Amino acid sequence: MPEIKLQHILTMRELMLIGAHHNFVEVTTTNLGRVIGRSQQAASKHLMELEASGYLERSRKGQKLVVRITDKGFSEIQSLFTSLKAAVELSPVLRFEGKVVQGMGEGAYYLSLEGYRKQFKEKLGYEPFPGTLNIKLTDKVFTDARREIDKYHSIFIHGFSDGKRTYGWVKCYPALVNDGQIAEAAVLVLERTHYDDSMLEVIAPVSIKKTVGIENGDRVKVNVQLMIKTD
Amino acid sequence: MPEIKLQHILTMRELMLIGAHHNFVEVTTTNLGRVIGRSQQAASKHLMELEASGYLERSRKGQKLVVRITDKGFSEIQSLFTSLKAAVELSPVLRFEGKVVQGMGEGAYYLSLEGYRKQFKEKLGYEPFPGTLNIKLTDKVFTDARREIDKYHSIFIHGFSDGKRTYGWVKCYPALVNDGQIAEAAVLVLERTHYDDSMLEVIAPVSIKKTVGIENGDRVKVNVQLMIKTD
DNA sequence: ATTACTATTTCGCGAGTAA
DNA sequence: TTTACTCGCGAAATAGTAA
Repeated sequence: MPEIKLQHILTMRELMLIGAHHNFVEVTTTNLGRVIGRSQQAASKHLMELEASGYLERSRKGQKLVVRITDKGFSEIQSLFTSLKAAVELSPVLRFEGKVVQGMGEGAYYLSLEGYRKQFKEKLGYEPFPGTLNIKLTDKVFTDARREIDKYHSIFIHGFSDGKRTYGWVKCYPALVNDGQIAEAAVLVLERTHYDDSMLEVIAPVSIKKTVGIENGDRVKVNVQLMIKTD
Repeated sequence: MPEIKLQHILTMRELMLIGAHHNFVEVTTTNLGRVIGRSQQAASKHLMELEASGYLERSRKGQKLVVRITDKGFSEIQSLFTSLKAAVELSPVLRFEGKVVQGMGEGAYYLSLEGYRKQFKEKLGYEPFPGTLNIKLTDKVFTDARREIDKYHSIFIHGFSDGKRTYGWVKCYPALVNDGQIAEAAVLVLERTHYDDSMLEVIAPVSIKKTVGIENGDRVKVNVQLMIKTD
């Protein structure tokens, strides 16, 4: 979530477009105001506020100003950009709704194996909380959707062997829990699953039950972000 | 420039993440308020305002709401996304400043040739206004930068022959004029140029002189958006 | 010309609450 | 439970202007 104030986005964008990230550039508040569609005074205030937040450096050069965007400021814009990217590129979505049920404890065991952990960290960007959320799908429309999921692109976790036995592959589908309460989660499809099409297994970097505040028996929503083929 | 109000972009983002672009989805304003970090009332107002602007469709389903983002709404977010993409990905920038001078009228003639026009339309996304802006670079720092431009990636317009004679290639470098006053322009580098390193030739879909309000002799700024190699 | 102060207005948000 | 109204506060914008 961006900490940057929304009204500063256009200002930051224009500054970046004229190269203010890597160098100091000369600006006038009158011109900046015009390109962001605000007054000269608003542009002036934006620059002062952005400086106060540590998003840019600003100093006088004669009567004009020179400014440079800091790395902190740049990464704010970048993170907003990334989240919009997800919104425009990761639709459509498969929607599920069901009841939280007790898992068999197997999920936690598997996820803790180094052979999986390393790949999760590398491919999902986080290490899953040890423990999966098991959801019993309650409605036909959801179990139907559950059978669709295989058709779409997934993040593939390879199986491996520890010498004694082999462990199957895992497909991960990035998902949201309860419309954004947890924005970084994944539905898992296991090669060797003990579950049926009415079950959904979900991981996240945090404990989903604690974060969302749910118990076994409660209803929960999961939106799977189906990835569009990138050409 | 997005017409959408900045305070609505988080709302639109969350709706898109739960699949509201292609389907109607059920939302409650309480939950939406939580995920956008605002109150239930604010979420409710956002949805009403977005509907009034034609960015989403909204109707009651019992006590709850179902909403769907319109194509108009989607393209608003997409265009904001695109402009941020330019800001985060197209840096660094080469900056020029110089004096508008009278061209020889050759530019307009060349650009009007079908062999060029078709390619401009296809590769730049617009047909150039018939007439180039010629800028005399005044400072050593700018003529030095002018010699750098060849090193960077450009949009390449192929030369062609009309049977009587051949016409050389043209390299286009997307640029801004006067810090965003014209956001869609391009610096041209011609295979057979009559100009030297102190000259810059710029095109845009509109008349630059009229749009910016400048005459021969006035000073003008051009920011060339150097494209980073995409891997 | 410029920035940025003060005053004023407009706008967005949350609280309280009706339906 | 829900949505969405009114009201009041504070944030953010513009206008006017000093320096």
